[in-house]
Amino acid sequence: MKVIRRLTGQTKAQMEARATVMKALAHPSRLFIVDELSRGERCVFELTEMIGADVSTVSKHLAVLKAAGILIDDKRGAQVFYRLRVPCILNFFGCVEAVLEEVGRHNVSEAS
Amino acid sequence: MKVIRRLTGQTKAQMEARATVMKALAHPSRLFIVDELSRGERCVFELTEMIGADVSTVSKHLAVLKAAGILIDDKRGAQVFYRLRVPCILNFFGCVEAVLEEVGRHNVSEAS
DNA sequence: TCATCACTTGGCAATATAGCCAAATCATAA
DNA sequence: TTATGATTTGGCTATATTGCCAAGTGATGA
Repeated sequence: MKVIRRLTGQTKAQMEARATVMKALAHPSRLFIVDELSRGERCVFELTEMIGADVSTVSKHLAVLKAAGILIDDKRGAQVFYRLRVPCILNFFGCVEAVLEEVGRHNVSEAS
Repeated sequence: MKVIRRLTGQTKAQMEARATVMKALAHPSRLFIVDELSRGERCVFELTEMIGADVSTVSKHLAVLKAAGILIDDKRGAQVFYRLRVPCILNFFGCVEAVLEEVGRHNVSEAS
């Protein structure tokens, strides 16, 4: 029998779960946070300074990443330090850069 | 001197470029498409059947993936076949699944 | 206890995304 | 040329996301 893959049931649930993680990573500030945390933990204030947005905005970005399972928070006194929960997240960017290089190559050669 | 990373200039542009790629992947149907195309090229109609949405909706998802540099389209007669431009996209999912497993483990053990 | 620092949460307006239908293209067959 | 099948595009509404300000919470120090 021929098996036809469909976006239903288990497949659908799996793709929705993956999309949650991808969505959490689909924002410049959040990508910056992940990149920065690859160098070690940082508190909210440090990240806020670097990003240059309101601290409430940064706090919400961190909450999104945490909800997706990408970050862990560690409250120490009045400060909250965040770090990567799953460091392999960084492997993403090698491929993302490869895509971007392809795009660049294409745009140059076609002068679109 | 101490170098402080900031989300400005080149860094900002880089993160925005990455976010474009991640955003393109941040949707269940588009993730399904990428997964399906890892098995070989497919035309719009085939994908539409599998996804079960309007063909115009699927066409727009494909346009998003193409614009991000993830897919290539190949017009043959009246049909358009899509395939992955950068197969390493698939490496993503190993890590995404690792995140999801962590999340699962956490939720079970904490019974949140 | 009160003030302050570090952060989170609520609320809101601006913007972006998703999905459907209808209409437009474009290739091919009659 | 006309009809048909495959796909894209325009337009519109519903929904989601973003980012700021203001207010709330919690720890620490005076």
